Amino acid sequence: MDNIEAIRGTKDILPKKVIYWQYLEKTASEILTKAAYQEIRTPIFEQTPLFERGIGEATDVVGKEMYTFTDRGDRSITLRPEGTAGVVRSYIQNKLFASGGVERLWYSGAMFRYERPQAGRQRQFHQIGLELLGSKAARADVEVIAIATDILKALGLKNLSLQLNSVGSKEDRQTYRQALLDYLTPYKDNLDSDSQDRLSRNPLRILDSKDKKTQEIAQNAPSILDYLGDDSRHHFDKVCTLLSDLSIPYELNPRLVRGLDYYTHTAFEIISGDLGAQATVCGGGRYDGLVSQLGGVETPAVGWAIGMERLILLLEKLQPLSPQTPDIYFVSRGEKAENYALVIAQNLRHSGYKVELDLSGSNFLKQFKRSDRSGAKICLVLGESEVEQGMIQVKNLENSEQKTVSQDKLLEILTQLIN
RNA sequence: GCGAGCGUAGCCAAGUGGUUAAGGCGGUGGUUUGUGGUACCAUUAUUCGUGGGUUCGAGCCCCAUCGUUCGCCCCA
Repeated sequence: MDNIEAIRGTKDILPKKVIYWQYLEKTASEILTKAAYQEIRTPIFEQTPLFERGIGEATDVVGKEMYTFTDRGDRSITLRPEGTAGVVRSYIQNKLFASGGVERLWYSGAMFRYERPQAGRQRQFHQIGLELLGSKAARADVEVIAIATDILKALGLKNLSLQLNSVGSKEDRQTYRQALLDYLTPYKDNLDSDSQDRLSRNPLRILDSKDKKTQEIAQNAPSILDYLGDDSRHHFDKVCTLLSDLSIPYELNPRLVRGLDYYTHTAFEIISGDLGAQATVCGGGRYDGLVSQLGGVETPAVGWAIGMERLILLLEKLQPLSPQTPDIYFVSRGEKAENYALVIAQNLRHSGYKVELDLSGSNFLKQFKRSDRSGAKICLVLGESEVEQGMIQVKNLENSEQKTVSQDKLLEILTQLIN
């Protein structure tokens, strides 16, 4: 009989790795909180049309990557492939706009996409994301980008680059799309086959094709930045200026195209030079049309998401984090002593110590070996004789000093030894 | 969904058709039955991801399947 294993593209995050996750979550939530963002938790599954309408039916994410199933009530349900649609749905449903001003929200959690797993890409993966709803100011775009760079900096990451583009308004994109088609169509036969398909479906994507020939052709293609209307142009210029004011370096990348339909104007990615092909660590942008598209009142918004697995790959290369060790390792032998040790351990925990109780029942030698391996500073020893005399032995594992003390004095002695 | 590589113990691995599957780390037991970190000894895979096939004989060759890695696609 074969053992049951985790589903393809999913991973257990074992205790050794969890430390990195906790570190990342703590760092991010502190920075988000400082910027007045509040955490929101939305369901992991939603009605399928939310994503179809929100992300766009023509996108790959919706077209071929969603975990969609019919539930027992015959409803079409989808495991969320990204976080924004759910947050926006919640924003509309709970009338969060009623508070008048802007709404600053962040989330973290599992997302699901049916893709071929590879380094930095799983079927169940995790994102930390942020959404700023209700402001169309360029300052909002920059605030959001600055928070992302702050988080990455606080984590100590290097070799990152912020790629910046504007995909303009819907109208801008229409005119640009036509201009691009006019340019590319004569070269149609020289494009790679994927790009030929995209000519009709999504010509903007051709720009970041990895095919050599296509790249050469795309080299001289018109740039979207030349097709921005006055408002879009002005907005984008301001974003650039403000980023410079904050000394946040960026690279203009007119070929940066985001794969989800809801993006407008500012689009950005933060990519790492230390990952493989899946190098985008953070991606986001403005999505002014999404709230109304999902049935809310016209609300401008910006946001991003960070791929946590990818970040953790980078963190692991930086500094190794070691797991928590107990302050005290508790050795006991003999039934009375064992039972009483449980009581003392509980009291010590209530007093704030991290206590690991040896439950093996094996001889002292083995228990001491384990105490050494546990990484604890102090070893407590309780045996038959100590129980009878109301005493306990306190051993300092760092210098091997050991003394027998009265159980009433234990806390006192421990405060002297620890810290 | 497509292309390529890989899959031997908890981990790192040697082994490329011929009797019993190197070694290291780790684990467990002991030397040391109330005292750790060292040392020494012993032990730790009836079996090479799984299922078929070729062969007198397969971890090694072939096919399928699953998993994994890299690339494409796509995205965080």
